[in-house]
Amino acid sequence: MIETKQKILNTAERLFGDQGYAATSLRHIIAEAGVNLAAIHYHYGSKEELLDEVVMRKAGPVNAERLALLDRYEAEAGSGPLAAEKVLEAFLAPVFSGADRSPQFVRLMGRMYGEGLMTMIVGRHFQPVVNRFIDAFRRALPDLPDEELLWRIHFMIGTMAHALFGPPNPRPGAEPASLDAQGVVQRLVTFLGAGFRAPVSRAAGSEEK
Amino acid sequence: MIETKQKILNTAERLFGDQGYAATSLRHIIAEAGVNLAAIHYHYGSKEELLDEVVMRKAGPVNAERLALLDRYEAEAGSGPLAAEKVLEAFLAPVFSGADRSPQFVRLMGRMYGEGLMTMIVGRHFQPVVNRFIDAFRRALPDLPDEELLWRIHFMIGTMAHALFGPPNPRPGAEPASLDAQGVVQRLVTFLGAGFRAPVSRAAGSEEK
DNA sequence: GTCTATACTGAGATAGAC
DNA sequence: GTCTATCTCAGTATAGAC
Repeated sequence: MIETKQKILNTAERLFGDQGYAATSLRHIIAEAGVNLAAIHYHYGSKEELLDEVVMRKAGPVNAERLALLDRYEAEAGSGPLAAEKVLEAFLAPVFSGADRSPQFVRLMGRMYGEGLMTMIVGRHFQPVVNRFIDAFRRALPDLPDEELLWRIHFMIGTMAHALFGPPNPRPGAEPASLDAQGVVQRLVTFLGAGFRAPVSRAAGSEEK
Repeated sequence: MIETKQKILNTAERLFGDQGYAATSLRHIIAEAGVNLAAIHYHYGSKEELLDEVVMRKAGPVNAERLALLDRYEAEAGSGPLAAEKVLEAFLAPVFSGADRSPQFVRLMGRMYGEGLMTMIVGRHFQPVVNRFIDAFRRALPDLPDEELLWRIHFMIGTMAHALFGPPNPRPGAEPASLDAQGVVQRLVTFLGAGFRAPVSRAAGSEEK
């Protein structure tokens, strides 16, 4: 069938989100999808490339909404400066609550981050968007040295990724789901906004800058 | 030999730090250590328990120094309140620069976090220390609601863990090493200190956009 | 108590027939 | 395009030699 490729993708998305990437074997996917093992390699090449497709299909709308929000906020600000908090909100809100308001994306991203696949995913699917936001932060915080700005964006991504994991102090084995998206984004924007606005401390490194 | 157990541990520590946990097969370890495959399971039970031992040996001194620093800062503060930045410093500095000033620990932790093993490791080896620091933060920020405090500690751990990865914007494939420990800790304390001190935003939980 | 040799199960990947 | 069969490598388990 022609839909073999789609059935694989849909089943993989569900199982990756439910059980994680490593815990989901290709043999499990083909059993649920009712296709042959070799079909995965024929259509996608490898397990990792299959994950790539799953992520891309979900990340596309999220990144589109991020850029749309950023454009909207910049338009609303007119010629004036855009608050760092608005840049943060444009970056964070679509991840937690945006796009098709699907908690599956949060679950999947949380899983991927928990399995150490986030670096790969960010590099492949999010880097252009991140670069666009680096510019926005630069304009929002013109007094911040560029090296410090990049570090703080680095910190922000770590915070966001960890927040995808779930609420604080979940008992081991708890499900990393059921986040109150609005509340988390609000907390993140407040916390990170203050961090971004913090004055640079003296002697933040022995190397020249 | 009697040192079989130690040779396994030392070799595992080196290879886990160099290549990561998943990428290091037990057969690779035994080849370099010059021991038999079954010796690992005899002495350690499983690959995961071997990792546990490796982490414990490294984490012990770090956690001890964290608590010692916290005690020292609290003693220096006398009866007065301890600044949140000092609590942060006691928590962060030993991870990046402390203990035996070994960059191997940073590398190993960065690797473990990158592979999604940090949750397990934190739960097993760091939870008591984290609980002690929760109390310290509570005293440093008595006006912060407890739920918000726990979220912010959650954020902090995510930021720290991500910072273990390395500097911002490393090209894919770059080594997550060679951090300027002092500079990173300084940047983290400044950034996170401001975040912890941020006033709680109203309606952090029920609004709709 | 320690260690070795070997076998077992399940994983991802691949070649080639249809 | 699809499927069967097979390959390599992983972690694990066990029987038995010192």
